[in-house]
Amino acid sequence: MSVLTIYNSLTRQKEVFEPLHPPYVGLYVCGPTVSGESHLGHARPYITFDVVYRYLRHLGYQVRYVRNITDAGHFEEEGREAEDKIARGAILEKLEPMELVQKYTRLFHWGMQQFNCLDPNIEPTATGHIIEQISMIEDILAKGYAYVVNGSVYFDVVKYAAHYPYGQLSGRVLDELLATTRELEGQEEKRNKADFALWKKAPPQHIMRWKSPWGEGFPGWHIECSAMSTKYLGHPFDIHGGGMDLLFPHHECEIAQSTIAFGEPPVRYWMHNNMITINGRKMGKSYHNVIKLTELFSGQHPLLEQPYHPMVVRFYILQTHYRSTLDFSNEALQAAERGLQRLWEAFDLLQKMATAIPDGQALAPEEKFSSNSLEGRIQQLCADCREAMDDDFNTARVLANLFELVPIVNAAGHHQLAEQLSPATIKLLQQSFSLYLSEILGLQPIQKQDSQLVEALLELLIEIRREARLRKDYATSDRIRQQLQRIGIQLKDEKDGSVTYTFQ
RNA sequence: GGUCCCGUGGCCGAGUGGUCAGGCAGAGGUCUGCAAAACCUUAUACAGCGGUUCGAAUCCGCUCGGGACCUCCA
Repeated sequence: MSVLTIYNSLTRQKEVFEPLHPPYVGLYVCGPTVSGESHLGHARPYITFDVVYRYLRHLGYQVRYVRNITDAGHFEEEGREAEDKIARGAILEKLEPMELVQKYTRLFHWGMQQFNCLDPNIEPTATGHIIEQISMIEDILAKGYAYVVNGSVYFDVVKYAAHYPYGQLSGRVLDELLATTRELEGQEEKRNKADFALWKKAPPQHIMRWKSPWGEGFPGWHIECSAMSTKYLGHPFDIHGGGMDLLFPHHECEIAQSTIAFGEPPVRYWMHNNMITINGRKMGKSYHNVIKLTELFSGQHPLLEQPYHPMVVRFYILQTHYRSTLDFSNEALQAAERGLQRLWEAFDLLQKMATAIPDGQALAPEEKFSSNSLEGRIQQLCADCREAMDDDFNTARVLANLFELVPIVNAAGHHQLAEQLSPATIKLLQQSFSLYLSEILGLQPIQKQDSQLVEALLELLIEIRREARLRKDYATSDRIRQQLQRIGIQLKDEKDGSVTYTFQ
């Protein structure tokens, strides 16, 4: 039996995963900033960590999955900036911050549902935890690692670095950060460039503001995750995940402020997924290549040749290891679309084969086959799925294994296989597909809902066509098939004389 | 400029020092009234140059190319 190993960004190596308090596991993932519509880039971390969550649960852990919603900060609705400048009265038109946040939170949830991501157990909002953030800041101030300037509070990174290791996670060296020539706005209040804001004083026009011991303002960009993860998962907790772009400064800041506040580093395993790129470039506002989820699913984007089903995107993402960059292209997604269909059709077939097995036979004793026999190979491939998942969630290898099983399944199901598979092996195949494809990787069939009505109508057409074929009236039979093809239904004459269909 | 990562066949992508990745697209075949699907067979590969080794796509060095982070960012 293999054991789960996780690549820890902090130590830059794979480590055996041992939860602090088994069977409980605390999992915190940095959630989206809901100031705009969710995009393709959001798909990667949340699908990645959905699989992490699913797999940990499968291993028997009781996971508390916390994923925040960042709804504090300075928000403007996308595309409205220019408008705002023009009309003074636009303030009336402007969405209430809460309204904006709710709108995009709902859209985000919708997107996650499309991807079949399980809900986190707790989805805390930054605005809902102002008190926790303030008290954590007070704590850091009391310990002497932060200072107040002008109604804002900054974390003293230089002092921190003198007593604690700083920059370990992101490989940063403080002196180099301080030597950076880059000039940024709003830096003048800081004692040092590397310091970061825990609390910011709100300028008069700022619409999101809360009372604090330092005046009206809003929390800094890093404190929410520390305050909320600790509140719900304690300290330290097991796994903290997020995109690689959050390594610095976000997660580095989290480590520093939590270390001061709680006296120890906050997280035991740091996990970071790599970025999605488009034509080799990271997707980002500044590159003007952001594809929103609504655009992705509808195909309404200049870079898209067609709509892509959420499951195709999920599958495509899981076909790459989460720590590799994933380049986006129409060609690759179309290949994924076909591949997923092939995988799913084999799974369907397998379900039918498995239900055809009488109950008693399914419980046949475990047989050991030599590894060079067909059944032995099947056992090996199924077992390797477990190994692959244990090897830092190598979903790509799991899928490759399942693909290798597809021809075997198809051949057996279509009676094209010389030898018969034993009921136990068929059951093993069915269980493996169900477990990995559906339960752990969270994939769902892309086939459109075939309602009973559609099914009945199709049966009728198939019956008419069958009669036509018996009369050798191929004009009629081909016409039925071609017309159905045109509306997206593919008829297939199976070897045994039956007719099956798939939706495209 | 600093830090780090990557470079696998037409495209996408796993991977370990010595044996097949896999998918999509090709090619040939079987089956079929014809299709489709399925099955079988099959070409093309590890950026370049050195080094370590009995042996390297896999380890080391250099070169070239690409990317990420250093700023909100998934």
